[in-house]
Amino acid sequence: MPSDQRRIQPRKQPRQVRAELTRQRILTAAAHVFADHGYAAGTTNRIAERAGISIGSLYQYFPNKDAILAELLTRHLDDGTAAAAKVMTGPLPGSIEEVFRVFVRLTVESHLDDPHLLRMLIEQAPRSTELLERMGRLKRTMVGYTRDLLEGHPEVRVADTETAARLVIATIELAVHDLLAEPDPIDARRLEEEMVAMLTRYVRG
Amino acid sequence: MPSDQRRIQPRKQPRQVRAELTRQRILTAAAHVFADHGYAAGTTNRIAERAGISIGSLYQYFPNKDAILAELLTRHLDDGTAAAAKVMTGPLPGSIEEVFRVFVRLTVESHLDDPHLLRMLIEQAPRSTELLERMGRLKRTMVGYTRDLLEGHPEVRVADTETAARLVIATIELAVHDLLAEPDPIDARRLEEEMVAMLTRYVRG
DNA sequence: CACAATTATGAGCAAATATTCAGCTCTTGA
DNA sequence: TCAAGAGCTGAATATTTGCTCATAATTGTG
Repeated sequence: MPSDQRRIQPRKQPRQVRAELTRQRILTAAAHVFADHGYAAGTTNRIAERAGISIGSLYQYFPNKDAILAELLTRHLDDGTAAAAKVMTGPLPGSIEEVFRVFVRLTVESHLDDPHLLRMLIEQAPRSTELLERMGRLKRTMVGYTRDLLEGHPEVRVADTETAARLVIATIELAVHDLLAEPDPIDARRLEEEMVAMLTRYVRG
Repeated sequence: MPSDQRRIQPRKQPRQVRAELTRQRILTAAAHVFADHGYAAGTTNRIAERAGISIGSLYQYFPNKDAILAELLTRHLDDGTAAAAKVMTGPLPGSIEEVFRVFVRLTVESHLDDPHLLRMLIEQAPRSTELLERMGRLKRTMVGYTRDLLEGHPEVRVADTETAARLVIATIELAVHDLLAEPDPIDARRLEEEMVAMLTRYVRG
């Protein structure tokens, strides 16, 4: 289990359609295998088997196991970033309640697919410094945006907007993660209601 | 990396003082190594090296690697359980604000030592069914206690006390974890203030 | 001091796992 | 149709790592 990456690039860039298809198969299989067995027990051979290809093919598109994980997390971060950008660029809903609702719903949606896998990805993110930094940046962006929002909004009564913003973002991200996860996941709609209520009452003072 | 535990008992029970000292050294070293490298990369050889003993000695006191993790988590759970029991048995503070403050402070205190290690322990807890169940039980106890508290308290205005209790417990546990962790940990006192404010305003409606 | 019990050592075994590569099959384009 | 290159295979290799055990050192005891 070498942690340093000798080979950075995969051997080949896919040029034919079937190659790209194989790449996708590998990623899909890896998502399932990691979700089912965890990262350590999710062996590359198992991934190849599940993808219905040989282990050799896997190593033609990914330089090593870590790279597969990195790509999965990158995809998720790309999705999250895109969705967040869309919201933050567009016009703000009038009330903070509605703003928080948008935030919470966004987070819930991005976790509904596979909370298990997502938790795994984030746990294993420290394996790549780059990904860690990207996650940190994304979080800081969200916190910054929230802080500005809190500062400029007439309904808001909290004094320390930086701390409040960090608390809000952490609460949304983590509680959604946890409460939607097995066992006994909470109903998503009810969670949204209560979470929005909590955050709104908090910042209104 | 055998996941089934052939040998359940360590080879020897410590009888001399130096033996007990070695045991402690191993646990301390393991805490550091796990925190630094993660569970998978925290090899038993690394632990032994850090403890300044030989790998053979390690296996005289712990039947396998998992047992070391289990002991570390058990210790933490014992502390947490004891502290929680003390609070829940004693007389309740009058206002929910004060109740929440006690909860938050308890959580903060139990995480100040080493948030990194703790996160790791909890992530890896699934390795032991017994520990998983124990953590689940502890959580359910906390939620149940909180739900009863919310139901019986005159200040409280939330309708669905079960959901509210789960949200409150998850928020405290997770946000404290996250916001006290590196990088850029929040000031513990300020976190306490804001968290208590948020929870109190929430349940007061 | 002698001798038994306890504790410590660390080279090396065994199993698991990541990764390679020589040779094969399939696609493409002229 | 048929090279040439793209893609695929999987047995073999290279590493990693949990763990054992024969042996040595240390400690307690009469």
